[in-house]
Amino acid sequence: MSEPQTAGPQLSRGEFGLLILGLLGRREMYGYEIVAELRRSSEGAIDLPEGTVYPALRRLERDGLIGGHWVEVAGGAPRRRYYRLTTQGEKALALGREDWLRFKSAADAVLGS
Amino acid sequence: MSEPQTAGPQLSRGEFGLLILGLLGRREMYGYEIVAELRRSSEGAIDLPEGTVYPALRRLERDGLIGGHWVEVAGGAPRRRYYRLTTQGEKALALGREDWLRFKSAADAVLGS
DNA sequence: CAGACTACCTAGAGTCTCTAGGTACGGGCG
DNA sequence: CGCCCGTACCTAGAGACTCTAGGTAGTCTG
Repeated sequence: MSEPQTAGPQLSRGEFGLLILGLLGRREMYGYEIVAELRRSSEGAIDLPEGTVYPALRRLERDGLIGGHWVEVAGGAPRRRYYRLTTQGEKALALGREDWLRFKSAADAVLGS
Repeated sequence: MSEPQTAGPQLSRGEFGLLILGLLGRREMYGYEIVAELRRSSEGAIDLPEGTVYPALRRLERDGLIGGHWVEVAGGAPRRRYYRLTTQGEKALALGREDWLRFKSAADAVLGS
């Protein structure tokens, strides 16, 4: 699976992963923040539970698309694991955006919206 | 699932089911035809294997969203199972379209496209 | 006769999402 | 003080879906 065209998994496989990459394309963020930011910047339409986001972050890191590092926070607050896109992650985001655009107009064509 | 808002599964769960409902909203179709029509009307962007479509049809029928009936074809050709939307399926399609529109603009907001 | 095409089907592996918790610390409130 | 809320991380397990890789069966074509 490497051809960016019609073959392979069809989006909706790792779609939320793409959304996370999209956020991290803006700036470094940590998991808990991603949950809130996803909700905020989608105006509540996307509200992923932590149990979805944390495993997704681990997968993305395992696959080399993002890199994480721990940051201690003053005042005894819980430490945060900040993530940023790797070079590979930036490529994946660019490809993912294309896939998304393709899928979007395809679905619109099918759904007639 | 009943609240049309933020709760519950986030689309991308049963997304292809929605696409199938979208096709069947136009006219009656059978499985093999759906595979081809999905490919055609999405201009190749969506190309689901039969192993995805047939189980999806069974689920949709099991859940009462579509109804199927066998049609014999002249000339010894394989019989076809035609499906159409039930009343419940039409409702689900309408709700699904709304979900899709919401998800689409949310994802666009996140991805910046 | 081999191969392609129509049409249906399944089992099993793999992946993802979500529920439902748990850990730990600090602050506010009665 | 006890309790709950908020921050921030985590996991196990169930459930759902997608895909691969087949299989069946008949027809048609070279």
